[in-house]
Amino acid sequence: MKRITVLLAEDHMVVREGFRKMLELEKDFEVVGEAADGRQAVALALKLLPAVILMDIAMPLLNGLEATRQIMKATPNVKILMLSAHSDDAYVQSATEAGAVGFILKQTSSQDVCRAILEVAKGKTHFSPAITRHFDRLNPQSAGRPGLPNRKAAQLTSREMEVLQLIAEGKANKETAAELGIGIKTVEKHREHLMEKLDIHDTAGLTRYAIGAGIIEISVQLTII
Amino acid sequence: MKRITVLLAEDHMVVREGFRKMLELEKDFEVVGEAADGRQAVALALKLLPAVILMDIAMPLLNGLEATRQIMKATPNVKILMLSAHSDDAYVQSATEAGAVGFILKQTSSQDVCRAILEVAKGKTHFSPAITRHFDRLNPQSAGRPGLPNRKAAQLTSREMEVLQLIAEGKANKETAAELGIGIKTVEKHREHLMEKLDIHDTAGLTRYAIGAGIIEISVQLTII
DNA sequence: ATAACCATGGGGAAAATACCCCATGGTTTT
DNA sequence: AAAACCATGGGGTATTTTCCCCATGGTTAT
Repeated sequence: MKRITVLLAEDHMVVREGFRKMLELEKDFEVVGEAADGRQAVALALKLLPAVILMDIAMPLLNGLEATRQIMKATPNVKILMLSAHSDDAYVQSATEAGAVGFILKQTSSQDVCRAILEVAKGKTHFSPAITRHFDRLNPQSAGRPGLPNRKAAQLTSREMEVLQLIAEGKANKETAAELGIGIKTVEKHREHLMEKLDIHDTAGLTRYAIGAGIIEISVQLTII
Repeated sequence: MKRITVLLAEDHMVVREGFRKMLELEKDFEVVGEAADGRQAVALALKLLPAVILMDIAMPLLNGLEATRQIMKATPNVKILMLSAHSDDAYVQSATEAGAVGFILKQTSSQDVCRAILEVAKGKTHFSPAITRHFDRLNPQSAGRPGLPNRKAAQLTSREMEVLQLIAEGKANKETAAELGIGIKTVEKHREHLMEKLDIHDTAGLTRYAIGAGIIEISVQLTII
């Protein structure tokens, strides 16, 4: 009996190591790789072809949702299990649309994480109880699968999303171009399209939009001295 | 030789379990308790009197900084090692003021986490290299010296705060100047000071900081498909 | 009271950005 | 097949931002 190959995509090393240790204590899993950002996740997914990818949503350079989209386009057989600190509606919806077959919260115990990985590896879907409960309440006719509240917003291309995330993370056009391996003028062009589509005309505005849309995450600062 | 008693305070169960497994692989540590929120952390700290508390900043009910304050007030002998995803100046400053003797980032490897716990248990301080590097840059005369970053960080004047808010709301210098009834050059000067104090060097970064610090709020927007 | 900060400004240079023009080859849709 | 979009680029310009120099008068702290 062969073990389930798993790729870990999560930007915090301690968390990643925790997952690795946890999975290696079980006989069913084999961690074949670790990615610290979305772009690494895409590259390693295509190179290693793991059975399951445990993918955090909030990651630098390329967020987990966009990484999922790109991976599913290239190798649709991989099962992607999203991991997030928050059960935000929009996240869950975007995740399923991007091709993820499961969504678990970081509040989940390691035992449940293992069970979730087993399930998605078998071709099933797995959503944290809190999530299915929430969506079943919103959309009872599709019990079992998360319902999709129909909201539509600006239709950005995959590349535009990618550029938007990098802009919102503070990358200048030059850095973004280097990161994506394209020319500065092309980045500028994507930026123009973003601004036109969103009717936002400055970098800070794009940043606010990206934060509001959940494309990047901001640490919430509770105490200001 | 007795082991170092550790209390884990971190709201994500998988992360907590990862830490526990990691620490239990070493001979030096004994995890005596786990807290899932700040209030639990305070209660367990007083009950268990651990040598070291590994405390996440972002926790429900009571954040790690406030929990640290309360614990230090009651039992000043415990060594609190803060853990955060971000090395925000204000966090580090607040943490040291609250009584924490160390601050590590979640990007840290588990090996380094162990080393940090050992150091603070011995009465030393420990800050992640990224943090000390940052504070050394702000405060060169203390470069190399171990210990607390002693620069007053992110102490913004009320005028600077005002300018920051307008910047974050998308106002250009010209508009900000008009809004405040002062000259553009003065706005630029405040902006310079903000950037120097926060070590952020672009408008989008200031915007992110303002959002993270709760200076402005972002309306949740539509899902991006 | 001397130092340190604070708010107010000017000048100027280098960089980055915003916004136009243009184009090519590929895919998708109608 | 034509239209529409997509990603990739070049050129140019006006504006803005970032970062350095400089200054003055007021408040606050040691």
